[in-house]
Amino acid sequence: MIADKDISLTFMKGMEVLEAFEHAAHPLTIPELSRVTGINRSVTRRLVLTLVQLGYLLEANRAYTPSPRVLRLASGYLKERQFGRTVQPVMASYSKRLGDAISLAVRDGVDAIYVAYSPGDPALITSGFNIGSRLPLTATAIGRVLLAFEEPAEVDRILAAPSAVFTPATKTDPAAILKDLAEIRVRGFAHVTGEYEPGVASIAVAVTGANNISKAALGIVGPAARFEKPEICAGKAELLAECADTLSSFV
Amino acid sequence: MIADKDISLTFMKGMEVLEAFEHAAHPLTIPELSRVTGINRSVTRRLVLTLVQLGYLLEANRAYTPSPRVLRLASGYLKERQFGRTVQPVMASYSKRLGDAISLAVRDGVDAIYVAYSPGDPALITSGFNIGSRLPLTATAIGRVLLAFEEPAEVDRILAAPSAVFTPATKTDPAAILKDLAEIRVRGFAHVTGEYEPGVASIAVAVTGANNISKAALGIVGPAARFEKPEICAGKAELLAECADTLSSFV
DNA sequence: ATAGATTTGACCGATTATCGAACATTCGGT
DNA sequence: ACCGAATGTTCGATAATCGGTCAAATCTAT
Repeated sequence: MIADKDISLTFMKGMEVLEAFEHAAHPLTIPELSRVTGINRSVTRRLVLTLVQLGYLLEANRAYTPSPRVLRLASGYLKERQFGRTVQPVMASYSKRLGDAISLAVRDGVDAIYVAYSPGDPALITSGFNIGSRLPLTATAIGRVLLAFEEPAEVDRILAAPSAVFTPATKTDPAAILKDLAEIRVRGFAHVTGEYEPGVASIAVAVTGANNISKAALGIVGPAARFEKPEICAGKAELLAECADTLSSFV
Repeated sequence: MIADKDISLTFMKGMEVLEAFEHAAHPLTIPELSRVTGINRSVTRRLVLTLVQLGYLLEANRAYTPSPRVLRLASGYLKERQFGRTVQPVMASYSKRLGDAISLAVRDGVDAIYVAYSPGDPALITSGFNIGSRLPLTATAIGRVLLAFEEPAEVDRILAAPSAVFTPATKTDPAAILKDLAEIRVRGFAHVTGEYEPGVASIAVAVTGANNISKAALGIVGPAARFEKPEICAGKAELLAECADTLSSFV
């Protein structure tokens, strides 16, 4: 654990302000930010003006929006792992073969977070998620795969927290989820239907490292009807697994 | 201008530390970060530990790497503009028709910064850039389009700064670049060959707003040989322009 | 259109978190 | 095993931050 003495409070508050824009669907004013973050209005103002000065926020009519500069911060992560050069081409190749858009996600706390995306057939409707989007670990195929190959102690800790309910189909009983995770380990892929959005199904496989801990997960999403036949699912899962295998040396 | 009084120095330094990872190709230690940023070692340590505590950095063997959490910061920008739902599908459709990977970039200071990417034919080699990657405005087609439809005063300011040289073909004379920008405005697209990487050519068009100021640029990159014939370039530019037109209502 | 109420912006002295020099520890080479 | 260099940690002086308070702007109701 890191000692309180070694934490910069001002910096922490500043990051809280910047984080507040993650879920904002419209420009935020200083008072709004102050309310959302719980930080004193004057302090929020200082931090917001600092972000404007640094170029991370743009001001328009007393409201603030993130500028494209925030993407720079993401590029450090993406560049170090050479996503552009190594991961994207592999995903593009398999998304073409599958016809479905493929997403790559890793675990970030109690969420799955999208780190790469490769569109499939343009005619199909797309999920609307982008890089950095977060999904609940428990109610999606991609999240459940990440859990299935996570350390058991960590899984217990995550399942101990009350999980959110998104649809009538959402599984919340830890025992039921653990059973599903065991099945996923045996079968090699996860198939979740309508637990996050009604009528939407997803299939996902793990991108495992040397130690059998999943480093990432690879998944496809679509209308439940597309993934009804078991042989279709198995076929897609097989291709995904092949893709995951190729990626395992990079991610 | 924002008064010095309204800037939080600690927060600014913290962001400097986080930014330092943008160009890092490997995990950085605290002393390294201190040297790169010019911030006192003890202070750097506090800021780094704060970032670890917040989950933005991961520690391994006294060196620090960005965690996927940094992508959250990017998602605020991408989500507000509905990239996942609106921009990606359009780009995917046109990248399929073109066969080339399409990149969408906006201006961020003196750089063009990638905000979206849609892979083309998987058989072709890919550029290796990802979301958040930066390119010089002057030496690439996508950058020059952004300049061509930028306010003249702003262009002069940007060209006044000495521009970097990347290859023997890199144009540096402001007058020559201004002439090229005028041509781009007439022709409707930019075509730059080998000024950033030898043997690599790029074609780009503007995604313009109501006021004829370019909000973004759309471009394709490939081996110079692919874009030699003028009729090929014109054809690709025409499709790109159609794509840009569709995007103009979103971006 | 006006007045009152409410929200938002800005200032500035007290307080406290921050800074960085100095000290402790670890690492790497011989 | 020793020494020198590089890195990690501590702690009091100091300067930056905090947030209460006041001013300005905006909104609402009559």
